[in-house]
Amino acid sequence: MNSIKLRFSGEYLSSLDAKNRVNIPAKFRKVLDPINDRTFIITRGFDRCLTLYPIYEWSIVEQQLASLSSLSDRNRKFIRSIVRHASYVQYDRQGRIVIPDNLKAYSGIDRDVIIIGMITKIEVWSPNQINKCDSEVEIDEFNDLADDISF
Amino acid sequence: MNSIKLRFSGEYLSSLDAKNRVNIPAKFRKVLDPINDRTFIITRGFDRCLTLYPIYEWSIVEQQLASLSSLSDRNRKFIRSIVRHASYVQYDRQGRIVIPDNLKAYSGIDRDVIIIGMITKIEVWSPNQINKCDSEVEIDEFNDLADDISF
DNA sequence: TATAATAGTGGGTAAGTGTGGGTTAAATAA
DNA sequence: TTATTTAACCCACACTTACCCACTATTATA
Repeated sequence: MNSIKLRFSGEYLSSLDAKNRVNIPAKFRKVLDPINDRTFIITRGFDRCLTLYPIYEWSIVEQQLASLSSLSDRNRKFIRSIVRHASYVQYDRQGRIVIPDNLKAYSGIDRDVIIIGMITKIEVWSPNQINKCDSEVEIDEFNDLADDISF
Repeated sequence: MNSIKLRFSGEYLSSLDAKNRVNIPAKFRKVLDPINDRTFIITRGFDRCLTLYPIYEWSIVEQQLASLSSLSDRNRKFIRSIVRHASYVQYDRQGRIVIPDNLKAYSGIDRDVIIIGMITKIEVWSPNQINKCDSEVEIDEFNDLADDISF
């Protein structure tokens, strides 16, 4: 059985409930390799959003971080800034995870969220923040990138 | 039997039904490699249409996108702008896929559609949009392309 | 042209998904 | 220890989606 591996993609509207839970879209759950045991690392995104890494993907990130020399001041700060805010979350039998308070605050999420599949990881946005981020995009900005990729 | 691989070509008129389903023309289904498991990625076209990639074709695009470093602000935005609007669709036993609401809106599709084979992928247009696009084509526009392609 | 086979369309049903909330277990503090 | 709070787990309902059956239309074949 050599089937093609599916990844995270697409966009979903959802919202936190009274217990700060969000639903992980079923399509994402289906694509998630069982090796991850329904578990993600949730952490600050590089943008003002939250990023969910399947734990296997996170192990690769950790490996790369570990390869950076701790002699460099910049490296230490970089590593710290990432790992500090990372925590494990496992989704329940209904497919929901709990968003930790500090990350909720960081991302500016109130109730509504936009969930975006980003191939190997998942992003969770507040609608306000992603609109702000979108509006910064210049139309021609990607031309040279697009030239490198064969669509 | 090692014959030459057939690709998508030709044009078909069709329409969405009450459940937003469209029929994938039988000729396209026959040409689709079984490795794709009856599955496409449906996403925004570069024009105001929808593009269907067989998942194998799309996996190549994804691989290239995944190779871009997420540390770059521009890369992240680029990846996001693409995969955000992409989702998996598998056609049912009658050969139909469901068009997601957001993509239906983007393409301006109401009921009638025009389906066009584009060699490795498939485009789905609203009749209005494709007429508009056609009328913008200048006759001489393709002259310099002739240098690149040997007919 | 008649007949069979394939393709396309409509719609009903059952399974899957998302959401709210309740109950139990665990952790923390008095 | 006991009281109080917090978090994990599970149940139940409403809704959506995928799947299947049946009918019609079209194409191919004799």
